[in-house]
Amino acid sequence: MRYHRIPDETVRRLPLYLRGLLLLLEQGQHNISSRDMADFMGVNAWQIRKDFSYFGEFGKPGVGYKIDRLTKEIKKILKLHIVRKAALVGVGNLGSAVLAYPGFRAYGFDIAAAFEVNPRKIGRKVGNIVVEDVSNLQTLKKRKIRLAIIAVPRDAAQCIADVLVKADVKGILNFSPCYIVVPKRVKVITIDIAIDLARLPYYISAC
Amino acid sequence: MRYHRIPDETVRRLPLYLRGLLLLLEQGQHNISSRDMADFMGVNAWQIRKDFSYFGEFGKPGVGYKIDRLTKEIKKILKLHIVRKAALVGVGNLGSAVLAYPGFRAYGFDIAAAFEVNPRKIGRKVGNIVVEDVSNLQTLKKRKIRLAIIAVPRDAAQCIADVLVKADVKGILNFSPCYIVVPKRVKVITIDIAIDLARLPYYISAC
DNA sequence: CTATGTGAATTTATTCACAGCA
DNA sequence: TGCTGTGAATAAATTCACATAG
Repeated sequence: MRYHRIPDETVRRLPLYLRGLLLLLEQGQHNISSRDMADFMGVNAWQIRKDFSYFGEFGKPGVGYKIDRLTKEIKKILKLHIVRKAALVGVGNLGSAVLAYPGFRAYGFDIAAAFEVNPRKIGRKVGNIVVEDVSNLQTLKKRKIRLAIIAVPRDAAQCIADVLVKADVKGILNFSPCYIVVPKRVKVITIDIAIDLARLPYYISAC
Repeated sequence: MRYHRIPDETVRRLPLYLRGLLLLLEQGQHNISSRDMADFMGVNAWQIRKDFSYFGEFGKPGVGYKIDRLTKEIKKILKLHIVRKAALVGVGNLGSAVLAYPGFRAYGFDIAAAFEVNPRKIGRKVGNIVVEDVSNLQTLKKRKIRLAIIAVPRDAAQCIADVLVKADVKGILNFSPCYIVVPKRVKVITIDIAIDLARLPYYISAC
């Protein structure tokens, strides 16, 4: 294996592989070939092998990959091998869905705090965390929470992002349907749950 | 303008442009240059111009783009110019968030039906629709609903997808965290609300 | 003089084809 | 023989640079 810059597209696919592998582990499987992974995850076999080739040699020719080994390697590459705390801002419909979603835990995230503006929601216990006032967001730095999930109405998103940046948050998962501006050192990933539906009609043959 | 195949990446960005333009309209703006769009939406100006160049000439040199004209054009390209019905399957946390989300309407979608397995939820009215039993999914064909949103637990997703395919659904927005297999004629877009958080730590500098 | 639209250059990503290992 | 790992070939997307239009 020689030096390689890792393509962004590869990084985008790694969590997908991880998700599939965790499911296979649950199902009691131990080994898998790139071909079978391909069928299971909807990615080409050669794409999978190429992606892995950027990091080292994980597989055995003639046999395939050991699922638990591969899982650990991918977690390490993605820096998911240690539990990371994350804060949720906005406990509305979408925010509540985030709190109830089992997936975050699977990738090593611990949603350790939740914030709201609505006074009627502040103080409520959701799962095992107590909803706090957004004015407490500044405490994130002290509490060493470096990741945040924004699930507030569109018009509040930029303002919340600004506060998060001040609180030294390094990464933001933004569910508000808008572009938010942050310093380059902060990484934002935006998910607009409606926007992907908007390209389905384009791909559907008979209008 | 000459013949061009439209890159998938361009199709992926079009809804993003549309979202921004709709927001600008709300704010009362009428004209915009590619440069200002770039700042507002987080995409390069030349990328925007290149993307539009695949479809025709929308702008005026020296002036920019008329926002309402551009909005209409993009809607037409994405086939969002007519209202499309969509069905929701699964009215749990995430499904409820989908029903409450204003974004779908903005892109011309009308979530016209919702389905559940849980008998306690069936018959309830959410907004202006009544939650139906999943066994009614077959009626989608008759009702001319061709798009569906899956928001059920992972282990039920493939099964629901199979039923949707039988009901002649053409496009599926899948919120379940798994790969689902459908015939080639059906387009699936999967959103796993946790999976994108999983690549944030990779991009964050100080571990 | 400003901002578009687009070929051409460059960069990035995918696919192929196969050497080599278990 | 079966499957990995990877250079080389191909394809796709981005970026540049500028002719051209208002």
